[in-house]
Amino acid sequence: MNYLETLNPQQLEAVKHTEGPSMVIAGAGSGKTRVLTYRIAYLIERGVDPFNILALTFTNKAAKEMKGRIAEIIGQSEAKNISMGTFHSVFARILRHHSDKLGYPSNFTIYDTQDSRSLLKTIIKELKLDDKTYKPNLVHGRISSAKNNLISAAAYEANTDIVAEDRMSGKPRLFEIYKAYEKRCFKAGAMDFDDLLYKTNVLMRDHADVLHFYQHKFRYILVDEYQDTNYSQYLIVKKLADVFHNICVVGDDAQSIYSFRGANIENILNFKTDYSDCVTFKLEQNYRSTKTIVNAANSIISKNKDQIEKTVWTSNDDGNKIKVIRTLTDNEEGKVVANMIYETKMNEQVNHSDFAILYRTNAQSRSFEEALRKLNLPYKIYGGLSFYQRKEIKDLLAYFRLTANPQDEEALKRVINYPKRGIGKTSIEKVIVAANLYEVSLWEVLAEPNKYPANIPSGTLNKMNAFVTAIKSYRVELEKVDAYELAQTIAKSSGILKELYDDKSPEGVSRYENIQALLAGIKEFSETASEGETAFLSDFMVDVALLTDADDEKEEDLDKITLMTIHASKGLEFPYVNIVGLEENLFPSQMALSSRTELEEERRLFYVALTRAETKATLSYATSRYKWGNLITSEPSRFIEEIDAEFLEVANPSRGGGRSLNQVNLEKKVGVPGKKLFSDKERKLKRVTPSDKQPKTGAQASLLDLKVGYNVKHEKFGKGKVIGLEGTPPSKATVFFPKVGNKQLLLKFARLEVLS
DNA sequence: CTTGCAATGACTGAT
DNA sequence: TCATTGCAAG
Repeated sequence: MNYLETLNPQQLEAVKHTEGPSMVIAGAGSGKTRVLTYRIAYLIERGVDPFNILALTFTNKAAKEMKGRIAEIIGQSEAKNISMGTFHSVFARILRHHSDKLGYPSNFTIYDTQDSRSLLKTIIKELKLDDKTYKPNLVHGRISSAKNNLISAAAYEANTDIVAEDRMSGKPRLFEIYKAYEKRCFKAGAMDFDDLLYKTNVLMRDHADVLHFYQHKFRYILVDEYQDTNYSQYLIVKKLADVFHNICVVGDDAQSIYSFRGANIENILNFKTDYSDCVTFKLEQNYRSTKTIVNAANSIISKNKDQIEKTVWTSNDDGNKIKVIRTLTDNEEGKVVANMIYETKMNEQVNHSDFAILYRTNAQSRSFEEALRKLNLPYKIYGGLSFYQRKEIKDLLAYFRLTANPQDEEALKRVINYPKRGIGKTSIEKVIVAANLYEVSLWEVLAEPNKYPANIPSGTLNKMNAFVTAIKSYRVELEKVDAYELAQTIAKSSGILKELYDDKSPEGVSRYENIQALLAGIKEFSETASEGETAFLSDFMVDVALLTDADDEKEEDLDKITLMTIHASKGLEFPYVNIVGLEENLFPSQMALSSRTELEEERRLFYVALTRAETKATLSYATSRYKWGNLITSEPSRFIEEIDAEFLEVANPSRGGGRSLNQVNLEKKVGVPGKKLFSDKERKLKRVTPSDKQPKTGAQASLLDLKVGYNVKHEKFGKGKVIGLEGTPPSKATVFFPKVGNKQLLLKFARLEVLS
């Protein structure tokens, strides 16, 4: 029991209060995970059967880590019986178990966001709607939030408020899209991410026996990051806890950052109303960060209106002030941050893994990647395009999906003509039309062309038949050979392997390697099967849609700088944190400026970012940045001003006055900012006026025979000497002006006067 | 049906 | 900038 001695009094109370509802309000860095872990260990030590515990975490990684720690205390064999994971993965498993009750096959496919959007796209097209009015992303968001509020397509249509709202926004036929989408997913034996929660609710609503079973199985329920649960998740938990009331939710309203996914901050604010006998514990001591960071974060979050009252404090050292860095462009920001990491690492002898670069949007990673690569600093990126979302991986997985569940429409459309077998768009459209007509899946139309004629020329029909035969032959193997063997058979005989092998471009080689990596992963999976059992490909496919990069961390990634979005950084901590791109319209995001609640969420996001830091936080912004290829100017984020000035140290590497040696060095490495900015300007101008007009005649004509060494005069920079020229006739000149130094000028704009 | 090129529009965030 | 889409030609 000595692990309990490491807890502070509040933590200990939260751990020991095992019976009845409780809520733990855990400030950032207050040892929340520890409480959860020890609480579970404590339960088990007190005789609770691990089978009776349900622990819901925010990421699979968090679940895995927690399970590992619990295993250290109570032993592996006990720990593995706890039901622990994300809402999605835990309930996907339960849904597979009872899928027949919902009319789904047990190996139903899980559609990821891409699949959902692609299906919506085809539906919008089929309904002959304009995809500019009905943007797939927007439509998806609308459907998603309906599902997260447990509104079925039928209920959606019947809800006059919603329909009126859609009509007002010029999308009166949204309900039709939702209806078609719902139907198509069902026909394809597919659930999207939201369905995993929605259908769980349906299952428990319509099948009292199932509900009863899980209510009694999960006698003790723990929910992490409760502030980020949505209504659908909330209701699942509420139903399951309805018999024993042994529910413990842990969260921090100040860290609620997922409202776009339907998360409802009310869930945590209203917990007390739902359970009147609820006991609340507040963890307010921060063990992670310096006083400066904790207090700066507090000064930020106090600007928000709605919050549960609490005071996060720490007994750690004051630490350094938070540095604020201004740069001129996003590229310079990358260089400055990379340089700073390099120097800190050298001066303080720390690891690469002690650093994180956190940004608001995935698109910002580029400039940091480039700068880090130049300095030979190893880094890893989370999010963005994950391994499982890469095209080649999705292609091969689509074959696997189709093998496990041939009704899977998105998988079928993806690979029926990849590699090319002469089954084109028009043929596929005919199949879809027929499938809609006969109300069957695409696969059925393909597999039984006589029963469901689709008016397809016999040549194409033969090709389709060959495809069907191939898939069927894989299906025969499905429960005969192990996952790896079948995966290899499919990779080879489908022609994917050859297609990629033949592509000798660097990208092609890397795609081939990715496929090999996937196969290696499946091999590993096959080998985990216990004695006398076989791991089948369908078993592998079960959670593959729910996996993310963070879930399988590689050994060689251990000592690298982390680059990720702030959203992805939730729950993590790093000694040195760089929060970058602190600019208006970027962070806070432009989309969040319209309402108070959205702005408050951005502020919470900033709070999350800042509280990831243990010893040192650095903020940076650029005064101009590229967006879609052209330069836009930007203002520093309001969040910088919102931090009490006493915690900040404004370092300004591009203007003189009180700068340190380090900063001067930095500036040298970075290059002359002025020059940089100017060439950026040129690029912008080039874009704005694409038509290259001839320079004017008359006084300007002599510019055509400008030579290196000529003396010229500029209206602003004064006299100067040409030291370089580009183009014939010359269009661009580098001129040395004694007053301002070297300048690159576009002749058609600079209006130079030639003196000699 | 496929190929190649020009035009277009996208950037919040993620299970 | 980059990836996807539409269109014309083979």
